[in-house]
Amino acid sequence: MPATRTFDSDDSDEFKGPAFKRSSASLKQNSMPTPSSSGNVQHCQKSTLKRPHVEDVLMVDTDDSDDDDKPLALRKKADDREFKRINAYNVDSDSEDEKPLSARLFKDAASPSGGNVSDDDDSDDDKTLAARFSLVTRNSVDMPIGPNNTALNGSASSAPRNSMKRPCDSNIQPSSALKKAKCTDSSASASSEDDGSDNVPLARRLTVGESSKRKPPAKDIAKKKKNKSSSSSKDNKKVVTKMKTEKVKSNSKVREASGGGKKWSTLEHNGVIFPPPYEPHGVKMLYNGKPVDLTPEQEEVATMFSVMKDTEYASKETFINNFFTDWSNILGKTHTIKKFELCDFTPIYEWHLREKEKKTQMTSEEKKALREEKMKQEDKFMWAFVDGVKEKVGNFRVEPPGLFRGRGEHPKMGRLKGRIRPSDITINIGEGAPVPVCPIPGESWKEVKHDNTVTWLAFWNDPINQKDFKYVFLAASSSLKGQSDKEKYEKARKLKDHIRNIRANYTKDFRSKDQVKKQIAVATYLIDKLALRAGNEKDDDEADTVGCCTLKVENVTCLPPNKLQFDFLGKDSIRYLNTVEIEPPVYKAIMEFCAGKNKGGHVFDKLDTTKLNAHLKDLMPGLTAKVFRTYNASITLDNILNKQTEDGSRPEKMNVYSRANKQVAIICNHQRAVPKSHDSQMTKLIEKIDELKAQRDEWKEDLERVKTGNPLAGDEDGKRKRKLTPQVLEIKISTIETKIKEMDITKTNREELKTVALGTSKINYLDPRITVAWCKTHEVPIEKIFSKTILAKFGWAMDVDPDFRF
DNA sequence: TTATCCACTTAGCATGGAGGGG
DNA sequence: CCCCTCCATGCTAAGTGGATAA
Repeated sequence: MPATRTFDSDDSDEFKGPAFKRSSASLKQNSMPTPSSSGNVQHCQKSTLKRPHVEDVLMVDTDDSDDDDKPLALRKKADDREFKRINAYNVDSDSEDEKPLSARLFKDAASPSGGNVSDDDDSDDDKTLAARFSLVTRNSVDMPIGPNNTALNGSASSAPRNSMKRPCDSNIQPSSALKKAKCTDSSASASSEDDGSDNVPLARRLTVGESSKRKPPAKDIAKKKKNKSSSSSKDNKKVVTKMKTEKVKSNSKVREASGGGKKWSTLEHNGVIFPPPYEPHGVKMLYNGKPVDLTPEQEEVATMFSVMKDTEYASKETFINNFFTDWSNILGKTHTIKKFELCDFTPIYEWHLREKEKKTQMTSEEKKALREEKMKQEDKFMWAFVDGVKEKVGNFRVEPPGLFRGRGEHPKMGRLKGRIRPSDITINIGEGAPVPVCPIPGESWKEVKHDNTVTWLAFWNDPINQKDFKYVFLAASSSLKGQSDKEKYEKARKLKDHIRNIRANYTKDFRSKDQVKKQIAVATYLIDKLALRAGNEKDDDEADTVGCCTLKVENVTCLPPNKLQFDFLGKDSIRYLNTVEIEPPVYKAIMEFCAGKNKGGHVFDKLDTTKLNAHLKDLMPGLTAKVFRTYNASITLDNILNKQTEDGSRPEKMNVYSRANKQVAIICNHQRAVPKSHDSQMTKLIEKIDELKAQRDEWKEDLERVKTGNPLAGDEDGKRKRKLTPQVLEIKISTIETKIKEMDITKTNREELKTVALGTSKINYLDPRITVAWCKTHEVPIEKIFSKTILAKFGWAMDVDPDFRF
């Protein structure tokens, strides 16, 4: 397959045409990129799938003293040049370009117009820019902490608490003891003292309460392999329970001593649930204009393709080629269908539309009944018992067959992802626990293991990439996950104590004679300042994306005197475009690294993630590249919340939170596609605002007239208005003004957030304790910030002390 | 060493149902 | 009350990074 062919809008037609003759209409091809001329073409294409974005950012450099905690990357709008370039990238879709709202947000400095809302801090930032280095410093210096002492607490904390306690509520018998332990502890205060590695009360608390597991940080050491046997006392739940309870107290110690990577003692679950078998619909597609017969298996794959008609994949050459290759295999050599161009999948597509319609036509009762039925069937798969505690299972449904939807320009997009059968699946379960019954009669599991050094309940090999695994894990709300989540944040907090040192260290090495050292220094600097990912090496059969260690010469442009422009596709083929001012020695080093290499060469040719991480580990135990992302994200949130929250209404406070959240999202480059309904939504909002303004003006005029004794102007239909007193009018006017203001804020926020994904950082990077503490201090109900599932996931963080600081 | 295996976290998108506005 | 957003949730791809094999 001609993977290299470029797609311009035309191509897409070419492909789709034949396949969907009848319904030409709907295909949307707009988003297809029109490549710009330069060498970046490929990038654009890729990125377009996902919608590129720009961010021009400016980074302020911090380095100076104090800022150790500061985030580094502040983004700013860049010069026009840059904008243009960007526009060129996305031609169609965004002509108007939204640019960086994101960027804008931060600093409006650059954007004259924009100023409306928010950003208080902008000013700071701006200056900074201007001033260049100082910003950071400033930030850190500025407001001292503030608010927290206010103590509060109360209400907020209690509510959430319960919800979280999963272990407590879980039924399973055990626990009263457990329960007690846990709940009790919870009252303890939190810790502000971080790390000490583990000594924290929190940690302790968790340990006790949560089921026993806690994985000792000390992994390694113990030669895992031994798993088998060990402690499985199992069997009788009661027994288990009892043991558990007893163990609890000493638990963590014991664990550490005894066995390194032990994750659980007893594990029970019911395995996985399979998607229903394929039900043929019998609708015949056309080949060369004539209906063709397909076996159910062949029809199934044809259907998979047909229903993707209105996605972008349907017009991608790679996708089509891969699909057709795999489908042809199923059709067999002798089948009439030989050429994709002669296939017309429309009848199947239309059948699919009808089915969809039927579904939406169902009454809510029918839907509900269906749902309940499903629930009933799935209920037993939803739960597992880990060390006697009932925990939710994450993905107990085996992935159904389908066509692979890789992101970006994935070389394997469109490949058939075949049906997974029991014989593909390995089950992991406590020794002595009943092995889940294979739900498909006559078949059996590939293997049943009893490995308590891992947390997965089952896995199979990914059919698209045999060497990859798909695991069934516990849900995020489980204590096993909660525990490791907490450890992740504790590690990031620990970095706080080392960061100054680390920065000093790499700064010194910018000029090292040792090239390896120098590259490590510069790479670390970028990871720290820009929150870049580590950048593991990738195979050719994956989308071509990069991270720090895999940056290519073509991804970095040196802009004298000391700015760098980064332009590359990162994880999920999301484009990272950012121009930053860096320290001169780094600038020099980068130029030097790039010298004499061709476009595709690695900037850091003497480096890979293993070496980098090995070095980091020397600076702080457990430190790896990704810790910097967590650290920078959380410290940024903590700083902004503490500096910028003022007394005010709840919505105002929440606004501070979301601005902070947004800044983190920008630092981490968490983007999303512009919601489909964005434009129409905006239009509506604007209309609404205009209406309100008109109303306000009318009232103002009325007020004037009433005051001066003039008669009111009549309504359109000639009726006279009821006469209002000036007081009433004034109230009305002020109410409507407020409303207008609110809507303006909504409008601005929505516009600025249309390409920013806030959820990712909230779920993965921001220490929930920061949020919880802030909510307690400022009397914002935690539910306003965390959804139900997130709340469940962060149960371990709910009882944090209001004075907690990251 | 480097390549591979393995385990687990992090990511954006589609969707469907709860809840808000007309 | 109904429609219609809009957001939470589910899904699964795509990263990171440790350990082991070659």
